[in-house]
Amino acid sequence: MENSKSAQTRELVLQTALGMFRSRGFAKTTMRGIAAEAGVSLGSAYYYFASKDELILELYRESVAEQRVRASEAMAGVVPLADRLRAAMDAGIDALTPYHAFGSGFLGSALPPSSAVNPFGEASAEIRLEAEAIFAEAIEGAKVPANLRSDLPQLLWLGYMGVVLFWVYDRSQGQWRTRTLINGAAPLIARTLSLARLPVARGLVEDALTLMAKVRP
Amino acid sequence: MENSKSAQTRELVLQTALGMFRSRGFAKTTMRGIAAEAGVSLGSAYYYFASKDELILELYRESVAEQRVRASEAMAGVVPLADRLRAAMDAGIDALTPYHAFGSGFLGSALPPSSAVNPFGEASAEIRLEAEAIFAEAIEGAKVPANLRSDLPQLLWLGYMGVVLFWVYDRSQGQWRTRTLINGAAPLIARTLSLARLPVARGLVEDALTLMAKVRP
DNA sequence: CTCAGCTGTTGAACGTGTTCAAAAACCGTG
DNA sequence: CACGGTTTTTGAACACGTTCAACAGCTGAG
Repeated sequence: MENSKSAQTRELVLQTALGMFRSRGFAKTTMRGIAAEAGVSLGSAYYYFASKDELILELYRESVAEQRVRASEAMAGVVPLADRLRAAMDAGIDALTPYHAFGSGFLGSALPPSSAVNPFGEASAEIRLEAEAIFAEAIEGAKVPANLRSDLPQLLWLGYMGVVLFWVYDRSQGQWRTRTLINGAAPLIARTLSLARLPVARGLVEDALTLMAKVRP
Repeated sequence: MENSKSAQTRELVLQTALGMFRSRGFAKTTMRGIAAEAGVSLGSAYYYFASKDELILELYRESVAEQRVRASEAMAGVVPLADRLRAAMDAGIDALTPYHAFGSGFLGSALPPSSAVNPFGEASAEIRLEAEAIFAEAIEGAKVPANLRSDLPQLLWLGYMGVVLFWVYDRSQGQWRTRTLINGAAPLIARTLSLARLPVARGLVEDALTLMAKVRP
């Protein structure tokens, strides 16, 4: 970690911003407010972060890092695939929970392809790889069709993005619906993977993979 | 259709806006620009549309209506499920194509749950029902597991939303990747539905449906 | 030490979406 | 026509994200 004056200021602005996001929400937090609370000028905040969106990229980065740590811990010594998948997804939602109230607003900035922040885009490629690595770790040691092995982490991450989308819209107490979804989906995925190895499904899986390859940019 | 002076003005503003969205993109089109081009004052535009987002809701409405018409035409006399699904999805992308260039920007306004415009929300419930009806029509006459019948249109619509998301990010010439995806996904879905009727998969499907019910708001 | 160049900092200014109080146009009723 | 009430129109005003030219502070070569 850089320790220069500059890096300290950057960190101060960032942490002030994330704190205000948590307590006040994304939309209600203004760049002027962040700057004032951090004790710097508006222009200074923009010196370190080119846009309000870019602060989200940092949030995304931190949350994935936290997910990875939590997931590794939770998966240690756990063998059944369903449980490992559940651990990976729960860890992600755990890491995001402080932001649920404003997750709504963040989505609007995060998803447009134009935005530098969107999870499928260029700027977040590095973070996405780390997120996929979590799912790669989750399927380690699991019996998985050989032809699926390499694509599976990406597929699981994609599915997990769907879970996150669900979570963003989830208005239930403590987002228990999302937890229920994860609890149910994890074993379903595991069983679907078993099914995928059966002869009846092989052709289907084969074609799906071919399609994915054709369609990938 | 209302024909009063008021309704005419509303329509003028709306069509001016949609036209500018198509030619200039969503972000680059300003409310002031719309008002000026339509020959009304800024305040007047806001009298008819509470926000810029609300103009998107109208776009969404019009595009679904067009999708329905196109889909019905394309499905007339077509029997195989895969072909009917393809027609339904292609019709949707056809209707959206004029907006592809700005689809990116529109996504940011459309997806946040806070927005009145998000496709899963309250305000668009009516439109969503119409969209689901398209897929209900698509599976008419198809052999489908009985327990899936009622949920399937919604599931297909959800999958189609995924396709739209893909389309928004699709930078390929004329979005051929999206077309390839549809061409491949439609038969895959049909075959998966066949597979779902087999004993090996019945338990899986049963559990998935139970999970959906538990998790639905 | 000097001072040129780089790194950080500042707040004014711009264009935006949105709000609102006031004015204008319209309408039905006497 | 007159006039009260409603609908429609208007543009000024506000807060915001973002840009930018100017300024200050620092650092290292001479």
